[in-house]
Amino acid sequence: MQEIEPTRYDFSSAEPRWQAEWEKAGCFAAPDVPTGGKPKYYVLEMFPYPSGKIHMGHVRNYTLGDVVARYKRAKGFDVLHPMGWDAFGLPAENAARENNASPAEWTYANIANMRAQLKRMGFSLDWSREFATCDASYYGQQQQLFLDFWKAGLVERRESYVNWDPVDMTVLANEQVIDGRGWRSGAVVEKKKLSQWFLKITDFAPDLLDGLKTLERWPERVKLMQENWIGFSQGAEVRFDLAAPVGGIGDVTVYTTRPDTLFGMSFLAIAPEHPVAKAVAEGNAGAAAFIAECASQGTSEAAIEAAEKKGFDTGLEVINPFTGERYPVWIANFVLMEYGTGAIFGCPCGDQRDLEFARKYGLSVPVVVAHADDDVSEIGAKAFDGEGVIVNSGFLTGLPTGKAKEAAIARLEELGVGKAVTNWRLRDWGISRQRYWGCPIPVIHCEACGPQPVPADALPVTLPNDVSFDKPGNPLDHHPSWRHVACPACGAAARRETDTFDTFIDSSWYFARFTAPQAATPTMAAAVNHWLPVDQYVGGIEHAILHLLYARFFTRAMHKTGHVAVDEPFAGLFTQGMVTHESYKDEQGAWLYPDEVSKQGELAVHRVTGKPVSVGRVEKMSKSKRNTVDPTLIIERFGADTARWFVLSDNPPERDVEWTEAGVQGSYRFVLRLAKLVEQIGAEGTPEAVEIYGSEAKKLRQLAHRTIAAVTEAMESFTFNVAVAKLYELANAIGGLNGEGADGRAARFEAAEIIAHLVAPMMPHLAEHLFARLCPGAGLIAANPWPEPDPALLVVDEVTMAVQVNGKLRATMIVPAGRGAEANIAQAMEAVSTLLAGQTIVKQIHVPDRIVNFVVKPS
RNA sequence: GCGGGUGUGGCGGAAUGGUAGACGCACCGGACUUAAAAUCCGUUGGAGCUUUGCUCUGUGGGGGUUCGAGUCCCCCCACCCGCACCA
Repeated sequence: MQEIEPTRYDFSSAEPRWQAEWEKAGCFAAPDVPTGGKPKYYVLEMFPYPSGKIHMGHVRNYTLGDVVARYKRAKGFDVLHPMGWDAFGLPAENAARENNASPAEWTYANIANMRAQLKRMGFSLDWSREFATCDASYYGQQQQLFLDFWKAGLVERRESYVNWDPVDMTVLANEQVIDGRGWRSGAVVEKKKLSQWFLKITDFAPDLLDGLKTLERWPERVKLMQENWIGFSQGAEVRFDLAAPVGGIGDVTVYTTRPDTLFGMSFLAIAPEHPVAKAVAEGNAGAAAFIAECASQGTSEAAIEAAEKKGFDTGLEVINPFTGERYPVWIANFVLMEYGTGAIFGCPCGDQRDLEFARKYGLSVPVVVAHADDDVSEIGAKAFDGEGVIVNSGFLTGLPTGKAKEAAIARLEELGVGKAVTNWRLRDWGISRQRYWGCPIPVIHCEACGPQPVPADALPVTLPNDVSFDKPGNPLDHHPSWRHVACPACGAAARRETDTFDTFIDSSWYFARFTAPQAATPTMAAAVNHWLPVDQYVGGIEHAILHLLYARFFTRAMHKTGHVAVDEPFAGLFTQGMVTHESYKDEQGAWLYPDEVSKQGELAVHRVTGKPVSVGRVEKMSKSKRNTVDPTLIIERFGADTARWFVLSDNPPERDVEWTEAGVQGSYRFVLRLAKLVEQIGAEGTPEAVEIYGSEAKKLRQLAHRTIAAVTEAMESFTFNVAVAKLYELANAIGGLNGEGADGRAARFEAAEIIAHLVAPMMPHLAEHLFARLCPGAGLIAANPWPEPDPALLVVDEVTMAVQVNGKLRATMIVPAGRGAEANIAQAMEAVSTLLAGQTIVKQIHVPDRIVNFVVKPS
């Protein structure tokens, strides 16, 4: 007969049981407007894109947030912890094209699947607030926000460049441009100008920069990245007259941060899209060809900057207002039309990029800046862009660079050819997307009246479901009836805007909507102003700039239009590292999921076809590269608590982690070991009160209370891996104490109860199981307060001190804590007496409770 | 290219300028078992030696500050993230 282990913890029945108990007790539901008077705490993780399955990145992200939410709840806060879906985006359209699926059906099916998986993880979420950004009840309110922004002057329509695939007749995302070609058609991508909607984020540039200073609980590096992105710079605009006008243009204005180096000019360079470049191209086939070549570079800044620096000499010349000399005008592929004025003056001695350009095309390299101490008269392979003294520069010669800037600007203004200018790298936010699966832009174009807002009573403008992806381009353009509508102003036949919003808009205000997801307006004042800002936001570092900056901007715009009362949406931010994994491609170069791949030693083959698979590098898990791992298998085999414990224990949360299955077994062993340990202790019954503890029992009590302090500290500082280590130590110590006396039993019981509380944020199901065994009738641990350490038990009475000679460890000694220098030095001297023999002590260093160091030399 | 980060045993990592390697994984040894699994106990950075222990060495590389550096400063290398239409 098979023997059954009676004490083995069965997660597969326990976890759903406790999830049901929490739901029954309503532990995690928060009201829109709480009245209990408790302090509020809003915990939010970046909501997921419903790709269909949760992956380890989600498990990590939501476990981190859940630890905070459960901990804060135990610390007596009203916690808001919602969940929803960032549900618009390209993958649904791709799925529609590939599998002939409806984007809406595909998306909602994915959501249903992922919701079940998240619920199985036991997160303390308030599911009553759930929404998807593709719900008309959400994006309709978003359309309302857009119209309010428009009224407030934050919306503009203007032209900008996109990646155009001339074969598929469609706009491509940067990630769809591979080596300058369309991912599907393989056609060379062109830059094309389209009329698009923009949000005027630059109106808030100074405020977005200043606001960073108030974000004390944001990582410094994220603030620094945002600061650089906003890119405040002070410089000058300088007008250069053309020696001969071209196409009716008589001058070119450049933006420069280095007006002090104007005497070091070697050439003037303009962007390929610059009006002068276009004028030149009219009568110059070479110029036209060069501009066309640049147009195939793609629109991304990375592509432009990483491309080989190339130029085309237009044959035009400009006159430098300071030197009176003539300089050649080049069209250069690294000059950006979007930044500054789309034209620069090249000063090779002070700018590395200019220097490389000058060397490549044999242009002059005048030296105008010298290091403070020595005067360098020749420039080698490196430009000098630091502070120095201006040389060979007429009236600026001899001035330090800072003063020279001021003097140069003053002279430019005097001559009427330039002025000081503040410039921002930040550009306005282009929000038009020529795509179907997004929020329709609520605008009607009328030939007579121009673009008109959709009237409030006609909102939401909903996406039609009966669309076809047979033809290339945006299905909204091909829909037989959707776009035909009467002009709200004059009633004439007009057409709907068929572009949809950038999906970054969807994620720019969802945190506000969560506070009152049913409200008939975008936000409800009492709720949104109670809960915002989010106290702890948790998400990937890959969102450090765009998503977080857009959300900060949106909050300001919503403040301006009366929808919220704050400017900063996220008071605290934690950026977790990414989960990485090997990536796989088949012979055709298509990405494969890890579970499609079978590895036999070094060789990898396709599980079904048996064809060879190339193993790529370890990189960020992403749906586009399909190198994701399905955590449901882990949950089935080991349970949610094991999965949660593992993602917390293996790595500091801010660091990247490579997912491997090794170690999960270890976490599972700990779950079983803890359950067994507490089972034994519970079986001993509630211990009697004890007055005097023996030294072993006292040591365990001290460790247990030190562990409370250490785990509490780890909770506050997001070092959950350290908390895990401390809990292992405590569990080992409880198991190690085999004292049979009443004091031993009492200490063990107390420590077991403490450990149940301390693991609760991380392994909530097991914690309930342990707590119910130890303290039946005390309710759910999810509804119990966090333990407080007894200060008397935190006092340390003995310490181990290091004894060093000349900084090298030679001995250790156990001494009473807090003992003075004299006694410690005397004992240390004794401990290393043989090493001190024949030496003269030059210096003694005593650090209380830590170290004694003798600095010696031979006598 | 520009901006931001990371680098410590076989692996993940710990360490207010003060005993580097806590804790976990893996490995090895032992106990239990007819056997295996599970469980429990113990060892483990490297090199060397006269091996109950001792010495040297060691935190990506090279310099520096300090009585003392994984930690602070300078230079370099490798890898990762972002770069505005992936989310």
